[in-house]
Amino acid sequence: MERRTRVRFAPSPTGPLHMGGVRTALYNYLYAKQHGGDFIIRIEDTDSHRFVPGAEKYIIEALNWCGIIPDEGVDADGNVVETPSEKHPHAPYRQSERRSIYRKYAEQLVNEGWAYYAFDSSEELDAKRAEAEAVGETFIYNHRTRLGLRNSLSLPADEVKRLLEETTTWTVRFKMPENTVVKMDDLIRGHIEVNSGTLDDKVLWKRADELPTYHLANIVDDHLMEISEVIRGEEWLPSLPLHYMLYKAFGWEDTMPRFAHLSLLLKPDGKGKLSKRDGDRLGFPVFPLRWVNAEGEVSRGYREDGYFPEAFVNMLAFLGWNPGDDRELFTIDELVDAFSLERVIKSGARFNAEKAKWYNKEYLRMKSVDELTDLFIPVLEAHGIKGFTRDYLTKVVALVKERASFVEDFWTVAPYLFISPEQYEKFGVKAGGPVKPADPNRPVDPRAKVYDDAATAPFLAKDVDKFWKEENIAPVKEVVEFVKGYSGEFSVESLEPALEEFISSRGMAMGKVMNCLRLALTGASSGLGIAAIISLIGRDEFVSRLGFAMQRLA
RNA sequence: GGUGGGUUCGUAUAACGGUUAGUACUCGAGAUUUUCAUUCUCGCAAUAGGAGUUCGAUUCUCCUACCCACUACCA
Repeated sequence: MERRTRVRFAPSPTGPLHMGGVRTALYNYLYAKQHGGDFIIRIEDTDSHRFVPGAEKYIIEALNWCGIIPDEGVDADGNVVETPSEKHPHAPYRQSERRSIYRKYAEQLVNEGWAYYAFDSSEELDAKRAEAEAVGETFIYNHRTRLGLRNSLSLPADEVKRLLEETTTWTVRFKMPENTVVKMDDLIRGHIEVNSGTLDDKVLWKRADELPTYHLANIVDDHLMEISEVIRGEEWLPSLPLHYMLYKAFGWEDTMPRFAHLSLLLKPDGKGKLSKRDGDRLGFPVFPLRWVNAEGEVSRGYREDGYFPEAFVNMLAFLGWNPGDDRELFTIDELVDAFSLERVIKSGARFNAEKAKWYNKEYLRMKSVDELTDLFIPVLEAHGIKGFTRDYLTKVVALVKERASFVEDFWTVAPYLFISPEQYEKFGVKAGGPVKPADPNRPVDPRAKVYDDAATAPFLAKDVDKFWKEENIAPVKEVVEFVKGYSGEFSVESLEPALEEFISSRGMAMGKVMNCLRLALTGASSGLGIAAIISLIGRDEFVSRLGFAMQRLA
């Protein structure tokens, strides 16, 4: 009898969700959807000390942005469900709200001899660890040491009874067997065996805050929520024997979920796993969304950096998985069909920012000019540009689309389609004596923003001298007159051949004239085709810019 | 230190035990273009090391090295 596929993503709200966490959630989601099952979100907030306000909301918003929508655990408004209903039968989905259910399971284990009460204080245990460390050893709370510690195994029954009643700092610990070979199977890593003798007696429940630790809460909830597969990070592999033992202790072996442990995301360079610091150091986000911590420290996000969620998800899916052929572009729905745990890579995947950028470029190219125009408008407004018609913006987008990886690039690539170049001298005009100051009476495109401060002007010409040469000025003037009097349509199709014909018929050098013209027109030494620029900015602006350039650069 | 996991070009990865070890990103060269970008073509570049099993090993086994995780009343 096949049981229904039910998987969960169980984050701890201790901060923003790392992109590795998003990948874990994604693989869970893909697996669930492929098997026609349920994807559940459960909040594991059993550590009250590490709780970070806003983290839970961030996690859900991030997954939502990625298109990873839970079936259960979070409602349509993005709130973690607190009361059971037909759609959310296992509510609440926040472990802090489930605290009342765990104690009896912990006590069941004690009663059946699988666990015991421990009365050692944190200070006592810290002292033990320090003591052991001093002689080059590691203190482990296990079969070797537990009889020498203060617990219900070592203390007389009446003393145990007294401590249980009179103190509130005791815990329940799992009594890890001294010598049992735990045989485990991992969907990605295959068969693994560990001897329980090397493991320690993990705390399962804490009297102090009446909350379980991860291990107990996790096993109990996975059981109660009828989880069929547990897909989680590699950092949990060492706890798998404990979890197997717990299922055995509870007598839930027949419904125990199958496990799959995902490898970690590694730094692009150097050693170790990907951390927030790497992003800061190497200049890329490690979080899906921007995050500002309590100290006001900002971490950038893929969303705010201009990545499309489809690109981010596609890139993430391929960090540790591939379909087995050469295809690399998959929508999330296509991933659902193609995904398989069998093809998940065992080794850690090094994150590559260049590839992430490439993915975004590919997705940008797949989008329609219309859609991109919608996205471009707020970007332009952020740069103080408005008042252009949609028709104009659409033409710009169509023209610069091939040169962009991000919507932001539409602006960066050709700001001169929206503003007039002003400050050539900033870029090293030396020849021809002192540069004349800007003409305050110069007519400018009323739609355009004028940059008075050269430092903020977005033009980047580096080779002004190279193109703006005496011998090129005269031909340029001729071209200006030609355009002034051009009677054909102001379109690339019409202007381009006309310009070419005019220039070659006069025996001028195409390259020299065009580059010189571009400099005057855009303030930049490279960029879009001249005919395209003229057709967009129009005759008046063209004439105005050339006149200004002649005055400033002559 | 202990336990577990891992190791193919710089990166992500492909390869029933049999291939000139493939693909993508990056990088380099050339072509195209009025410049830049795009596009196209070509190129650089890898099985960690050592044993063993086998006619034959990237693939299976063992050893070594290196990397990672865990070793909390954190998840």
